[in-house]
Amino acid sequence: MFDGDQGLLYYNASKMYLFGQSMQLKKYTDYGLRILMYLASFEADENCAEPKLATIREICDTFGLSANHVNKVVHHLGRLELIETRRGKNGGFLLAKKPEDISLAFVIRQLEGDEKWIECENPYCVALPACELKGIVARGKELFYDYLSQYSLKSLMVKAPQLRQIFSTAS
Amino acid sequence: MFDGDQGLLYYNASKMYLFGQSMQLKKYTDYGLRILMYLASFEADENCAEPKLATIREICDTFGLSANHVNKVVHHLGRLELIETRRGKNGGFLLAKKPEDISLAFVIRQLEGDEKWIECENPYCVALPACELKGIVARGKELFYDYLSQYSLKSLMVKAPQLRQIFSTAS
DNA sequence: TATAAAACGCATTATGAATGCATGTTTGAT
DNA sequence: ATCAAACATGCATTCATAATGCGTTTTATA
Ligand code: SF4
Ligand code: SF4
Repeated sequence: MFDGDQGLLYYNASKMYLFGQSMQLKKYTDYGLRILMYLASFEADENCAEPKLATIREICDTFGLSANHVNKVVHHLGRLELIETRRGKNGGFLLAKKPEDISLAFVIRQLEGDEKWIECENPYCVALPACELKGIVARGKELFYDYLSQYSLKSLMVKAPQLRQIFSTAS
Repeated sequence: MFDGDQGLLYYNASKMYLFGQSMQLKKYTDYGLRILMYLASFEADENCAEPKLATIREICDTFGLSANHVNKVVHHLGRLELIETRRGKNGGFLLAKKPEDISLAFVIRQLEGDEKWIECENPYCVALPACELKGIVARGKELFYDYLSQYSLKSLMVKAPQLRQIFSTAS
């Protein structure tokens, strides 16, 4: 009998055909958000006359990530003008905007990419001319982003001190 | 300069590092919906004293899909008790419920799998204890499904005659 | 000038969806 | 009884792409 469990296609007691991860944000996107949170948490610090620059190495040490992947995300964030990057010795990067001006919807849409959540044309689906589904899903996607647009990087800073402590103690 | 285009990480004129497909529903899920639409479109037909059974071969011919993948989806739909499958000669499958009783939210959630849209624990993210993001994304996901729950398979049948014609003429 | 940092490009790996294939099982028709 | 047509099952393989790794180049500063 079907037990309603998720992620389980075949029920055959011993041998279970396990299912994938459903739709999910890319790590790439989450890494970008972590970087922004990292920067914001320290900026929210007391009197920062000199906002210390963060470096890729720092991020990687803190979160245990691959330097190269982070490298790309940082570069991307820089091109989006969400952070300012500085090359050369003592370089690094810092927020280019105030946290309240960095919309989560924008960040996620940009880092994740903005493709349709359902692909109808490659390969071509014969139902396309009379299909209501694609429109429904597309509107659902937009609702998701509309919801996200209520939040900003500042919304992620409600526990800024705790975050700052975690970040500074994590190896 | 950053041109705001999607899917384009490196702008370097000639050599562009192209980006993936963002978050997307699996083909598996869409195939399931196509199958349901196929069944519903013919059920919506005139006086069907005998609701003709559809077969996997039929679906594959119509949509140009792999028999094996469809096989699995049909099986899954059967276990979800959305369709009734009949083995043996002259077998096939048909809707087990009325289209208006088949919620798109349910179908998509089940076929797609119901994992979190953001993975925080594997590997473990140090920010987790103080992170607001995961909750925001989780609520966004639920909003998406809440929205989908407004619709049923019947909602996809507003152009049933056109669908039926497409399906019966598509090789 | 040496060094530390990001920028850039490309190669490789890891993961999982998508697909292929072979066999088993059920059921109606002959 | 037998056959053939359909779904059920299990596993192997392919393919796409995210994720990662590595090396070089550029920039800035001490
Ligand atoms: S069924 Fe509708 S949504 Fe799915 S691929 Fe075909 S046209 Fe697109
Ligand atoms: S940053 Fe927040 S959402 Fe992203 S992985 Fe860490 S805990 Fe989860």
